[in-house]
Amino acid sequence: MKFTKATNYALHTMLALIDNSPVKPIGVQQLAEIQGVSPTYLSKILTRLVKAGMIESVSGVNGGYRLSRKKDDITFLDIIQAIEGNASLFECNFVHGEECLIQAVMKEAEEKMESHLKNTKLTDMVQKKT
Amino acid sequence: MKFTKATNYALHTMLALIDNSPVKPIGVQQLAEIQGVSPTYLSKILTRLVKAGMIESVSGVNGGYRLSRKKDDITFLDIIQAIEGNASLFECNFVHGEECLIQAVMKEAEEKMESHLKNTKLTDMVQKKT
DNA sequence: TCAATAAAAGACTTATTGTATCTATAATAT
DNA sequence: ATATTATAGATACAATAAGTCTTTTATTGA
Ligand code: SF4
Ligand code: SF4
Repeated sequence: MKFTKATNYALHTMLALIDNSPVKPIGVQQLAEIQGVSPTYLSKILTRLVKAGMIESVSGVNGGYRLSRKKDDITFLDIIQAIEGNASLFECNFVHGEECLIQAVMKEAEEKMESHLKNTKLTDMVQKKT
Repeated sequence: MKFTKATNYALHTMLALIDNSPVKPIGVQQLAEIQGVSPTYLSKILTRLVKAGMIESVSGVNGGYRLSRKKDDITFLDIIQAIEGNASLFECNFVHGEECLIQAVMKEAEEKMESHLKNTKLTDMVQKKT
């Protein structure tokens, strides 16, 4: 059980976008080069972030990507879920009634993780850097 | 990102074993039937639990599986890691120095989840049931 | 001792998902 | 108009998950 590489790329790209001007977009070309990944592949990942509403794209010459929301609104969880989806970590096939204990424990555990990811914003990192 | 079905089977099997007598083992046949999974496949999963030291197997007539440790020592995390391995949820390819912040956040999040799974024992569930 | 029983191990198949490329299309600045 | 850049879709390949089948090894009961 691991996060996919796509999530890795997404996180790093978002970090790069936060450092960048909120006005002038960066092209996928450049973003891909930094991470050593193919532009077309990264493009797909970025499209998902666009659909999740956290970045916006500009077509045509001098186009590219830039943040859409306020930086501080973007949490780790947002990014991860945009890529990984929001299916539950543990799901059983035969649901044995409402208060299944196995499920309860697993879901609680997942929520612990998610709550940490939700409370950490990308800007927290940038601030620490400076 | 999801836990595999194997983990699901392992959890349910362990729960069944806890309910059972600690002396007389249950055969994989029976355990598989309960969960609607093929005995050979479940057998593989159980072998991993044996190697992790939390159950023991008895060959031959009237053989099967039973708990090896004291019930109360077995945590959810033990079972999950026996099946899923203990690789980190997030790993980056190019390690940029010791105090990488992305990694730090992700690892902390994972630890939050694991700590919950480590502090919950399977017996907690049985007790609640009664 | 011997046959029945049951787990362990390994080779193998199939399905699903992750990772990536290529091509064609739509939008935009100059 | 043309060069530039994102978007969408088809496709290819690899890795992992999920499961089957067969053989081997260990144990018990008759
Ligand atoms: S016991 Fe809980 S986790 Fe297991 S199958 Fe039933 S509802 Fe699902
Ligand atoms: S910034 Fe951190 S997570 Fe990203 S590649 Fe460097 S070490 Fe890894």
